[in-house]
Amino acid sequence: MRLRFAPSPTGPLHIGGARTALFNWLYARHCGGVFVLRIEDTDRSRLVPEALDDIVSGLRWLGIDWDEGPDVGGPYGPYCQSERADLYRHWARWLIEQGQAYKCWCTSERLDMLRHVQHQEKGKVGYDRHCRRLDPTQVAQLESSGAPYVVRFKVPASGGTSIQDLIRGDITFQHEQLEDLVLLKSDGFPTYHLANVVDDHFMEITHIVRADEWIPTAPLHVLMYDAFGWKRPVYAHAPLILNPSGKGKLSKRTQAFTDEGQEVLVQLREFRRAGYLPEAVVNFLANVGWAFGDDQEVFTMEQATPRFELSDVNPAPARLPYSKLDWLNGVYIRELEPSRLATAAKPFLEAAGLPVDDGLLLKAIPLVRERIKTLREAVSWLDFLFIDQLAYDPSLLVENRVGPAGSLLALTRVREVLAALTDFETERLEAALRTLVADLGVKPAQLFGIVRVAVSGKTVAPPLFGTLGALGKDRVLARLDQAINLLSRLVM
RNA sequence: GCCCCCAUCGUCUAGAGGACCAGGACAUCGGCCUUUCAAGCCGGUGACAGGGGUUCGAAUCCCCUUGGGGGCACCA
Repeated sequence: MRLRFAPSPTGPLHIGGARTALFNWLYARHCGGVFVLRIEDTDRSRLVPEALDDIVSGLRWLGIDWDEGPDVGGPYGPYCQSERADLYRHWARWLIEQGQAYKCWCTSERLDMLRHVQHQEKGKVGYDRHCRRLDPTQVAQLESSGAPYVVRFKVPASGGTSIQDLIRGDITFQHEQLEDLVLLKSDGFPTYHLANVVDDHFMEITHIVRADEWIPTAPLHVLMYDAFGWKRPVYAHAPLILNPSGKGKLSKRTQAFTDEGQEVLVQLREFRRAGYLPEAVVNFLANVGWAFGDDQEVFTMEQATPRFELSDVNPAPARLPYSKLDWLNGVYIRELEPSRLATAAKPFLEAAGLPVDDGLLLKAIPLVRERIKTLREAVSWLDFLFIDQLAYDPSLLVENRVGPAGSLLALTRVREVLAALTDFETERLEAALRTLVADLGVKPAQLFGIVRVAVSGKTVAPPLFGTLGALGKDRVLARLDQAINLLSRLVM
């Protein structure tokens, strides 16, 4: 078994592309087969130089590796189509010699006009096969004129073709509905159709797993294999990923946020930047269109590999359950060792402009590990640790029931109690403050709330005693002083 | 317009004729726990698009309707 993922480097890797790559990879590994990365860069006008790197690094990030590809080589190379141009030209010529393809001199103006007329007449649209009917003299004349031409495939006039699809069963098409598609463009480069078939044949690809949108051209591809006398591959057209609204395939910013408030991410790198872990993203993707079984939602790719069958893939198009990704990412974050989580979160804190202290971060990470769903969220939970001068609304220091004066008194007492402590260890801090709660006759939540604001500048923050311990005596006392200062001004 | 694909809770899915008055997960809503927020635990609401067949029996098979999606480029 040999499978391939064949992206076109026209932009950053789309999440749908990543899912297609994953299904290919999963099945290749399941079979103990070979997984190939091939770059379909035959469209020179849409080529984006940075795209290849984005695709390669994106797949690597997800944990998808390939046995053959542009960067690792292999016995069936080269793996970039732009380097195989001669091959396509050769086989296009061969098809013409066999009478299975023909040169077409129709201009794009004529084609546009044709489409326009067909559209108005509400009839069948498509090339009218004008050049297929040219007689030898006309062909000779046009050839000697040096006018640019394309090569088109001759679709059999009648009959039908079925393609074998592991996900949907056989799909049959009538030849009258098919078009004489372009094989070779006038710039001498092949179209997807030609390059794809030629490469898949010579790279001995046995299973083609690609998106649903390719179904309409699949019979044409199969007909080409037949024309070449090559063995047809087996297809598996994976379901499309839809926009959160369910309208149209997932595309850039039809909608910036889902109804539940998650950001609509489209490119794989956006998921990475948003602070999702690769294990979570890949697990998430595997759950769309496929199910692990046994009601199990959380699993590694190693666990999924023996169970993955293309015939089990659900053919229905789906939207991405972004809220489930948040949950799943939280699951993986909670499973991460504190040191590894600290390492993963650090770039996000630094990107927010915070001067990160590794020791302090490591102390604080266990406090937020079960509170964050993405690495990026670590920023809003921990920023106060790395800032010297806290800026917050002083009125937050006033506990409603306790009142301004009471709150000020409480803070003063807290300062005294903590200043007397030599050991700033979590249990000690808690014991000391709970004793103070009893002495002051307030509720724990009331006192702790005031201290929380004084120390973090926030009403929602990591657990208080651990935070005090992480911050250390000097910084805690300094913040209490600042709070007392602010509050006394407020009281007066 | 033509061709093709698809159709189970809000969402992702399990279900391949009887084990289904349809299971799980996320989300949501209650409750417990609790120093805030989470996490965790317990519980609730919630779906076979509609209509015809086939069959003793249909979410599962067939047909039609409806709805959604894809394609109809010298793009992939």
